[in-house]
Amino acid sequence: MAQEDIFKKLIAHCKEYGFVFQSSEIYDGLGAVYDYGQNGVELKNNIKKYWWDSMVMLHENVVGLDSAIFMHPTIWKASGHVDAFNDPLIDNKDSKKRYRADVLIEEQLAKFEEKMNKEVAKAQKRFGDAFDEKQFRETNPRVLANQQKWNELHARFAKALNDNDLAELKQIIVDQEIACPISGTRNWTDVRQFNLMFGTEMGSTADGALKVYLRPETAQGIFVNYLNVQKTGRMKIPFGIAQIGKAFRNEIVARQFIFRMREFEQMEMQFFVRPGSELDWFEKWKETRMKWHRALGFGDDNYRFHEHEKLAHYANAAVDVEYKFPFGFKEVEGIHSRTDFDLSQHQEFSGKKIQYYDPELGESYVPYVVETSIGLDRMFLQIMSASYFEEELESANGKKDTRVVLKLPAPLAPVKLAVMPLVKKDGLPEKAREIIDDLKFDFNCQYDEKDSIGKRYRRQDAVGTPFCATVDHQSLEDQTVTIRYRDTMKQERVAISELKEIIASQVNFKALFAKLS
RNA sequence: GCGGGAGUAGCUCAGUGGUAGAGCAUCAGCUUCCCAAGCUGAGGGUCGCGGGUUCGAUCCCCGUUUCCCGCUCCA
Repeated sequence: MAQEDIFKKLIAHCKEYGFVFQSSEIYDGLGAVYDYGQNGVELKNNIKKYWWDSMVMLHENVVGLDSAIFMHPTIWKASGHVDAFNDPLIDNKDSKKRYRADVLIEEQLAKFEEKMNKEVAKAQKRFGDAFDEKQFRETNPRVLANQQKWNELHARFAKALNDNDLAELKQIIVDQEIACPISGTRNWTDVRQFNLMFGTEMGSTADGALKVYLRPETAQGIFVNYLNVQKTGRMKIPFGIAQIGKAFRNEIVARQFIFRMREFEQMEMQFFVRPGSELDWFEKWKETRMKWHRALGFGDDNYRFHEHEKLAHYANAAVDVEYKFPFGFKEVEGIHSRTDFDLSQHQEFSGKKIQYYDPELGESYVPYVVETSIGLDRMFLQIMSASYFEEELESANGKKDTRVVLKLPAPLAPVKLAVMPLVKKDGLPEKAREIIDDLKFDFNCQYDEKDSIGKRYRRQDAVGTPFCATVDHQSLEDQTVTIRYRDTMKQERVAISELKEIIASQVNFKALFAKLS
């Protein structure tokens, strides 16, 4: 089957079995926003637990944090998000290319400068050593003409930018007869503002309100709490702060199901280190994180590192962990060496000293940061993609059959155990309930008595339940049940009293964590 | 944002200018079965939404919204 078809089936499966629903579906939906259903929320919580415990429980120098979504607006100025996430964009209707309007105008300004410089260069050649550039620039009519154009355009451009006047920006592009470099035409759309940050107002009165943003990343909540955690937790460098939380980006194009959403959840850990040691830690965390992914057992070859060639303004090293999705290798996690950019920026913008006194060195410094940042929703999709199988089966009488099975790692499965009476009479349902009542404090259990036993097994396969226990007449006599395994479909008869231990040995995270060290 | 495709029952999809059907699923009853498809019955849709053409629109036209694909964008 084509990979794309599998992806489509996976999306349908997510809906049909209560993993993922589109937001506000009965109102036609809301673009690129999704809700997690009764099984999805369980899986998601289990993924969080796997990540959180592997960070906070297994590393004594990593602690947790849960910072608010709303933060002081200046934080986003300090982080660079206000500038970098705020672009006036314009499209050329013929070439279908999109440009930043401000960049187009700046290029036009550069053209005038170029013309002036050419005149200067020509004159310099002609006059040689006697050439007085300052005088030339002040007197040459061609240079003066261009300089005046430059001045006029620059003044107009600066005013438009300051006033955030998009119509004026468009008018400038029209007036300057700026053409698309690809199509060569001047057939432009209007200039539109694309701000990747969602904004709202805090405070009840309009004039006294503070413009606040929904955070576009969770990292800043960690940076601005660096001092609080370091001091109250008596943390010594190197140490890390982990956080799971929602982030929001008003994506221009948000697609591929839950791969790129407007509201999404991140699991981030910022690790603070001594300057100069950041690249060693970067390598160490690369390795640690890759192990974490591979421990799930979806095939080592399905993961790879993708080194960033173009680094963001804050980073001196960056790598993605990519997984082979049905639509190709895609980023699941990013590991970045963020230098001291963020803490220094906050130090500058807040006016508070954000430093660490290193007793070994006997000096204070702004720590460097190595970040691991994983998209929880992407991780969810990755696990669903990797777990979804359509198996061809042949039964004893030669009948062909297919089953859809989610081979989720047992610790992550939404339901751990389904208990079902073989038939719904003769006291079998009561016995099944009895077993659940005993085990429900340990595992998420489900009871099912509807339809044939085979059908019930398949229903559990579809949501990834690793174990089914079936109560039959023999159970009443000798206190045993048949346990049926999801992946192999094998069955064996075990004592009811053994169930707890059999399941516990498979569904706890210990086996996974053992692969991490 | 541009271009293309799609939207009919929970799911997969038929269908017709005269107000809708199948299979599966769901529910109830029968059957009592260890790998989905045995029998009987029931519920469920203002055919994405809005407007237009028409005596009449699920069907034709326009707009809009959502999803998919390509481009674009992407800390």
